[in-house]
Amino acid sequence: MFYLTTAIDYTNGSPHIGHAYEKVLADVLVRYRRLRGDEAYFLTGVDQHGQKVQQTAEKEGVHPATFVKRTTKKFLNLWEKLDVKYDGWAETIDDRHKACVQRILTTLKEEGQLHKHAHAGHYSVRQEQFLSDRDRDESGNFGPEWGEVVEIEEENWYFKLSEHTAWLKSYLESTADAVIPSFRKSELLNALERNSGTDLCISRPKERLRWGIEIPFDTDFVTYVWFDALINYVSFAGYQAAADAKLPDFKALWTTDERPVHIIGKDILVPAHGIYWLCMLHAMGFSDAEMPRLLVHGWWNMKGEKMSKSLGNIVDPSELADKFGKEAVRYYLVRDIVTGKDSDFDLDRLVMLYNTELANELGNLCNRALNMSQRFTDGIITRGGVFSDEDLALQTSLADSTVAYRAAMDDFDVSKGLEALSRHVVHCNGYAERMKPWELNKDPEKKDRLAMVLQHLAESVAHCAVLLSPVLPDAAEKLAAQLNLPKLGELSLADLHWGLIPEGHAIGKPKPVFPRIVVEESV
RNA sequence: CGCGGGAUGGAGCAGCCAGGUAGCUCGUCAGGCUCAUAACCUGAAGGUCGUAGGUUCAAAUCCUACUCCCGCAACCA
Repeated sequence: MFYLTTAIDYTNGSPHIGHAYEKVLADVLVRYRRLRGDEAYFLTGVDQHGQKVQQTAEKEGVHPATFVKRTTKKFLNLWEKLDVKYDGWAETIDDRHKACVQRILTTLKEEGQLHKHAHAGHYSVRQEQFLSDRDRDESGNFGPEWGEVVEIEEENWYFKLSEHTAWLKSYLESTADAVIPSFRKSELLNALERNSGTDLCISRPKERLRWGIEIPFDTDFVTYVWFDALINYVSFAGYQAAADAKLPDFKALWTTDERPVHIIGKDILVPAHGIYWLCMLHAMGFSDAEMPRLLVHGWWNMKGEKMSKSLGNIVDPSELADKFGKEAVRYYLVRDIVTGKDSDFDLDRLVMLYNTELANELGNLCNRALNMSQRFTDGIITRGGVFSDEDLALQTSLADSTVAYRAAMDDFDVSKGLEALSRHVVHCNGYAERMKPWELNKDPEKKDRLAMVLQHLAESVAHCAVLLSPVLPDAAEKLAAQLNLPKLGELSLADLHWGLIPEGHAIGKPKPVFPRIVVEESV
């Protein structure tokens, strides 16, 4: 079982392009694993507790629960619009999640992992944390990034993080795929050096914060939002859940032969996921072999001027999908960034990549191939004679591209996978150019040769439709429909062999699958 | 000494971890084709891989130093 989660988004504002990227990436990877024939489970959701939500709700004069419901809806709507199909939906206000958090807290306390003591110092309201002298700027003050800073003294519950950091260090050093890509791991190890020795404050007194999960053994406190949120990965996977909870079977999801993958942004690797979460799991008794893999993605950087070059200033992923279509948005978000690295968001490139790789290359290949089949062979696909060197070269190109695609996708490198696919499409267009089926059609002697060429083109389109389906499920379906092969969507990678189109098959009518995006230049 | 990312033909990037003919897309120029979504194909021009050292038979790739650029107000992947 391939269990994939994303970070759960904080319901304090509207979803932006970064949220969309992470979820689309996760969706693509899960669809790919299903295409591979694997069982997969995809969990995503929202993080709804904490001080910032409470504050924003107060500002707007509504109850946090009402406020959170409203913002949660925006996320749900976006995932529907972008075709992000998850199996489990995590909301941290869910009673089943609360129960799980409280059970874990209770167990940790019984095992002596928690302790209570008083701490006095500077506290950042915005970041919901105590500050140390390290957080001061050059002039000795706390910078504006901390927002309002107040001096307080209060008792709180602490998780004995320091007792797990030695283990964490050795775990990270001995596990190659603990953090992907690898350069992020060294970052984490560096941070670990600096942070070791301190425990994690996991409670907030109710007089300061009510919007959270009550500490079960000390009801004047609620749980710190990160301690609450991180647990979603196990709580919604059915960890210690009641039989009637309608949650998955935890043992089936959280396996050691295929460790879970958490997709997160680079900003929440340190310390939340890389340190807190792994140490929490360790404290809960998870073995090294049960530790999740952290797939850390980069950021889309926004360059104000660039955004508005010629297309208007759209950054809202929902508006983006309305204007350019979800296909273009999904394709761009996984095509123009190397998993792990940052990229600059650029609308011109979104349009360019859609128009060249999808409309001009793949879409047009499908269109010209089917159109010629309709006109020259009455829409019937047959194999004529023996393969020429060119035919064999095309088959080799397809095989090579498929291998490269698989290797890249297995490595979570969607961009590289799509590039491999694109290479074959380009080969096909060149093949068509060299074989000139429109001329073969003029010579009745060459009927067999014509059939063979058209068969190779149609067959290629069928393969491409399957390989493209994790990224663009709708487009893949349209391609399959035009090929009149509705069962194409049920194939797995193992079924991909030469001859997807049966001898004598009648294809459908061609219609552009990727209409070009036309932009009026009005600079 | 705040954190991180980056510097590769006109633009945007890959390659760097596991050194060995510098690759992709767009753009430009010249040709070709006409089945197709003003799409497709072929060819060409264009790079001392930020700078300076070092290691090596060999460095874009490893090591050292330096220069410059980007993100870090709010929101936040």
